[in-house]
Amino acid sequence: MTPYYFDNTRFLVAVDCIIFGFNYKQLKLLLIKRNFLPQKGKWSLVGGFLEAEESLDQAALRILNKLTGLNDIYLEQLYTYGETDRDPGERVLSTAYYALINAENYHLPINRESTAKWFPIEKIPNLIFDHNIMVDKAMRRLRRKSLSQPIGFELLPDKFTIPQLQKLYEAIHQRELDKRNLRKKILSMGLLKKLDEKQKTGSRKGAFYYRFDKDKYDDLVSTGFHFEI
Amino acid sequence: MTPYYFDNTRFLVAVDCIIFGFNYKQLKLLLIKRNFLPQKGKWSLVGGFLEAEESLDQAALRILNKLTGLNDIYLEQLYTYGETDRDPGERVLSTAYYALINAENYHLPINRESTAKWFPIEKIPNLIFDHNIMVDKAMRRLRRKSLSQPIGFELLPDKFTIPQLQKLYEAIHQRELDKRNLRKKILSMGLLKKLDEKQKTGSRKGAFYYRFDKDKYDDLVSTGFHFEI
DNA sequence: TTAAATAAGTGTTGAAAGTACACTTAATGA
DNA sequence: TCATTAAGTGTACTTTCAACACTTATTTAA
Repeated sequence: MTPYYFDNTRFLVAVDCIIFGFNYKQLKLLLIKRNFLPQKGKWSLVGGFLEAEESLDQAALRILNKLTGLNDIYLEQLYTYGETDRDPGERVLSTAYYALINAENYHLPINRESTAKWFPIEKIPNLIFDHNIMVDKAMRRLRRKSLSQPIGFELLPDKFTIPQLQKLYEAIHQRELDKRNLRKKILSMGLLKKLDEKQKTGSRKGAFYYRFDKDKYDDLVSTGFHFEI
Repeated sequence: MTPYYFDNTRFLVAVDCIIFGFNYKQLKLLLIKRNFLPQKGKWSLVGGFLEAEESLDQAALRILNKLTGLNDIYLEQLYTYGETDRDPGERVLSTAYYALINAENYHLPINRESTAKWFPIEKIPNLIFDHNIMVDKAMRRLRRKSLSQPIGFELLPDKFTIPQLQKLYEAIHQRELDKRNLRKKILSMGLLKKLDEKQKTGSRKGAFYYRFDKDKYDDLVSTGFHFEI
């Protein structure tokens, strides 16, 4: 490796993950109780340091995988926090990612090295450093993006009902939606395949399951279609 | 400084700037001919290394100021590029920012240490590393954001005419707009103050100047208003 | 002085999308 | 078989969007 730039300062780089989950009622965040200094014992986002031979995306995946054991997680870079004093221990840059864990994996066996817990998004505790700011930004990004991209489905299992989808959007946007209007809009895009199967818990009548048709979505996008809810 | 994290790898961090300008006809990007290795002689975004005692935002401002002499530039972080091999010289992370230079400052005396040139956005040359990818992302961000935030005004001088504003939006979105519909929409928000003065070049009749009312905008935003064009 | 040229400026109409709203249906279990 | 529960459905009104062509103010050249 040719040392073109050798006299420039080098920095510690962390990756922190805002992990969203959904239990069919509330939108939640997975936080851990920090078991090392500084600020040991406080709640924090899941994070870790970038290592020499991995990209930022790989680091975020590694960190998520270590905590949850999952590999196919929706993950998107959010922002990089570069204030000089954001970590009181030492200067550390942090690239934040947000992750969407689908509801099937909500009750996953969490890695036991750290104490992890799901918090409803309306009840996020005080977190270390600038982590509350990161959470706010992730929330806003999720709100905005859920309206113009089909990322909501990443929080639902493969098969889901329309009432579940509605609860999800209500949880993300924290307001009630009209079920007729939502159903009309989402079905009119033709991106949901109705299954023959009904969900039999939670109501007498039962609600039909649907599946998001990713292939059809990709087709439509390539012809200029724009998801909009 | 307490060395909590001293055995983690440290990284070079660059800041690269996608600088947009507008000459009342086309949207442009300011690029420089790189005068150092690697890839000396190729066109590149303006960039530099993050220094020990500055934040990422400060680094971006410093880099822009050095090139243009300007201080009050609209600047927004875009994305951080962290692939291990993105810089063939050595591993370098890069946080990209995009900047909007208002048309008054379009003909600024550019710093002479490097050769800088404005390129129309439809004619961006091959750039070093992943810089073309950064430009694409900045373009998409500018397109999206110009529709939901009043950032277009950052590319115009303090006083501007409606036809100029229209040309700007047409340049950003690369399609023609209906002047009656645009005028109706923008004026209906009540955010433009009409001045008594007319622009006398460019047409016989002359077009009235307007000014964006930032105070009014901030007021409206605090009452839930959402800019939309 | 008058006429030609130029870009600025203005309203309306029809189509589409958004929003508000209440009853019927399928299934279970008491 | 009746009561209960949540799922599922349609319509009318309002607002927004999109398409479209003529008039006006001013300059310059005949």
